[in-house]
Amino acid sequence: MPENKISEIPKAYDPSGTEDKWYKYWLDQKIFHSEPDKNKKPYTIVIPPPNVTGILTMGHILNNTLQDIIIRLKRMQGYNACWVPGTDHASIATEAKVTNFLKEKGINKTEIGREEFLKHCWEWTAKYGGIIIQQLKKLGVSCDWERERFTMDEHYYRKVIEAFVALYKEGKIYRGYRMVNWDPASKSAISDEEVIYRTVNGKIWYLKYPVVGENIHIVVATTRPETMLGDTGIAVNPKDKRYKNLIGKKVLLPIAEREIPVFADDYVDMEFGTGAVKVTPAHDVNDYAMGLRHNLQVINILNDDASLNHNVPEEFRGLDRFEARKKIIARFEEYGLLEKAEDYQTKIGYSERGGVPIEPYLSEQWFMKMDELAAPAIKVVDEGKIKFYPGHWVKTYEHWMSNIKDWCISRQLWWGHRIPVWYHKETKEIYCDVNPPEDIESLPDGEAIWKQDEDVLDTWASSWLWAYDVFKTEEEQKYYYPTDTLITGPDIIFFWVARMIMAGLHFKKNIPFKNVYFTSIIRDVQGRKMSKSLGNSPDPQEVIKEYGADALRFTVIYLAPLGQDVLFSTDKCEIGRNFANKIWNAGRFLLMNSAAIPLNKNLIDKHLDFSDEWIRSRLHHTLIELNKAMDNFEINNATKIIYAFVWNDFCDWYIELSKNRLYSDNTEVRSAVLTRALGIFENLLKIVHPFMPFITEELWHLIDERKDGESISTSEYPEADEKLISKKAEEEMEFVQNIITAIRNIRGEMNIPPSKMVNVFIKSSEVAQHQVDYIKKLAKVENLSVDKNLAKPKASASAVLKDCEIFIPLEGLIDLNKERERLHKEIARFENSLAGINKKLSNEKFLQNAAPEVVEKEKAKKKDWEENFKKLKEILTNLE
RNA sequence: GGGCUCUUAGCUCAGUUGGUUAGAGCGUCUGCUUGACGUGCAGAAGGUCAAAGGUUCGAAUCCUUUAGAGCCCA
Repeated sequence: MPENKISEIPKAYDPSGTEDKWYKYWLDQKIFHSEPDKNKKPYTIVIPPPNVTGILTMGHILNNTLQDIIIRLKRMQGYNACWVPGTDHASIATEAKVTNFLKEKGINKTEIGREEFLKHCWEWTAKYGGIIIQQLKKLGVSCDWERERFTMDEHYYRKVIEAFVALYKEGKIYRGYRMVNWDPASKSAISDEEVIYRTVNGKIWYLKYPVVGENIHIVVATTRPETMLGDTGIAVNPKDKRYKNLIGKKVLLPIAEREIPVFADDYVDMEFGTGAVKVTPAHDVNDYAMGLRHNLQVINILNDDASLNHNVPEEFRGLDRFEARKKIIARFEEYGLLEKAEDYQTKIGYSERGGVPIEPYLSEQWFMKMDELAAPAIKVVDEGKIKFYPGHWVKTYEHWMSNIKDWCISRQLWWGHRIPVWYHKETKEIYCDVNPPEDIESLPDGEAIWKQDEDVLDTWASSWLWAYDVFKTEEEQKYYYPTDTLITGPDIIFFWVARMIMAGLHFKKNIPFKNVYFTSIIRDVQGRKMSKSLGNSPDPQEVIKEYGADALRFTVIYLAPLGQDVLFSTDKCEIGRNFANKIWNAGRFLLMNSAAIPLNKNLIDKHLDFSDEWIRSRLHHTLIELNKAMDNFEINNATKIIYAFVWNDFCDWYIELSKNRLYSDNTEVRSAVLTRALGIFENLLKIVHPFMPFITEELWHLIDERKDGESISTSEYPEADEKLISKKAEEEMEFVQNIITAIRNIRGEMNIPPSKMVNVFIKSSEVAQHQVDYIKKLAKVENLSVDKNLAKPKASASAVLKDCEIFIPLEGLIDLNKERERLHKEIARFENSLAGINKKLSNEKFLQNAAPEVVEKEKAKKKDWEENFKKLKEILTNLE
């Protein structure tokens, strides 16, 4: 490396100068692009497509960083890595946004009609659709952008329609008049899974219904008094003595002035309320069932926006349901028919999208039969063909799958995949196919004789094909499918994961992915969910600007153990920033030296000592652990393994040790040591690269000459080699580390500043000269004497290690009381430990039952500790 | 009501199939212009592993119960 370049390396790493530069480079070199290649094994991930008009959240950061780590690792390990990105049209959410936008401009959706409205949707998509993708790129994700897909793309659209037609023809899709979950905000049906139940503090009202022909009332308790206008019966339990003689009689429904029957049904819970239940078949699932059993009239009192319709008295028509509630209560009070109102906690279903309470609503909808699709999907997870991480989600999955209900797939919306069904105007015949019927416009007046269904499909009924229809040709599907790993949030396990498994097995006769990793939820430091209204949701773009993408990536993963929530705050990114800076400075140190010391790859295995073997041993140890962690998707654990290797092993010890030889007189030694250190450092960069792609790419280019187009992203990942793990080197290193730490400990306790050198005596049989050199350097020792028959020098502080005693003469510096205190503490520690181990070893049953190697280990420990204990006591008694 | 998860240092978490002197990061305290890094270095303090009982020679780890926190489903 030329010297002028080194002076340019700043003391602190500045991500802003590198990130955009390398991202552009990667795109230019098409490093993320994958084509089928029979000579390479594929590794495939499909992105969980974010909403096309959404913006990047911390959840996306976590999710996409995880995917990127895995795909980058696999790419470096020689797989044909393919990560397919894309976005989802998000039917309800997008349509709501566009509708509101038009409304603000005074444009009414229904007035402009379907065609015109869809034009606005596409405009909206064009305008906001790229935002989240651009934001993702700032994170450094290595998606194959040439494969970017959208669920409304022509190809994908057609595939969704084909799937519908196929299922319809198999009889798995049917149309029915059912009670569905109605979202009055989007004026559409939604599926059971899109209803979120919340506990709400409300009221329960006790209403008096006069019995016809008698001077008494039946009191019913209800949380929804406004629905009484649609009541068509009163139900009581047949065993309920209170109401026995009222069964078969009629009550006069107040306000509506309608006579409705009192009947008996086992469904009624005698304990609840008054034991008498008002029955509204059109607006409650259970009431509907009772209505069918007892032949009750079904009176729908709601419009599609949940205002009251023409089936109620004039004064209530057009009122919103909650307005109507107030008015009904007022009227009951006025008539003296309100017995009481009590505070009441109740669970109310809200629309996941619209955010308003849903209404049970009778309407004609399309449904998908699920039982036959579910059965094989349960099996593949049960048999472990698809693995979940963490595994406990299997139970949730199986429970839901084995209680699965038919899926309401039609939505009363325009933005989405329009149901490919046409109804014949005259014959009422139903036609379902990918293309419209040929005689579609055969009437003489030009009006279509076939009318297409107005509804679109649930968004999930399109994204459930994502795992394979993102690949456009048979060939590609054969190569890339099944994909390898899906990384997504557990909140969409039913919506998406389960349904993709069903689709894959049904249409492709194969699982869609082998592993599913469920991410954690990002919360704030107080454990609250991130939300707009709380304002506790940091903008990832700002965080990246402040700390850098690498720092954000590393921090989020470092904080995210498998299966547990992440408590995040922006300032925690210091973890990642500091780590990046540490790596940067390690590189800076090596580069500064390379200005003065010539590198020579021929010397890479020359002038080796135990520290070299030790760091190599640590590297391969790290690789083995890292591979194990990654294989088990313990990605959080992987960051800790890497962190420890980089910071503790490489920086704190190896670099510090290397300084001795880097500043030695022997030029060949200097070259060998620096060349080797850079070699280890290059491996270190590769290990870190999937986690922190930018800084590692930058340093990788700085430490060596690279050819045009070369990237660390496509360099060879270091292979773990167990043979390079040296127990001997690790033991030797540990010995040296223990001595250094012991001396530092004494220095610290005795408040000896680093600037002050000390003399040290070691009572031991063997400390090699090169070890002595390291100890002197790292512990700031002036003279170090080693002698196995050493007598303790006067006024010295001491430490006892296995096979070794350390003395530091501190004439004039030592505070004997302080030293006594230190020794007492040490002695007490050993005393405690010895008491425990003696108890263990004097226990006959332990000696009999425990594994022999465990007993041996304990005995060895006891011997060491006893020796240390003895020496410490001696030192203490002779202290002067 | 059913299911799942969690409870270990002030905080956030590790702790493999039961056998350590129970670890890490952050925070705290002490010292430091150490020939990369104060976004740093060195050292230290801090825990009856939620509670009780059981199994075992031996439990943070396995079992039971209890208490608390969270999530999902009904």
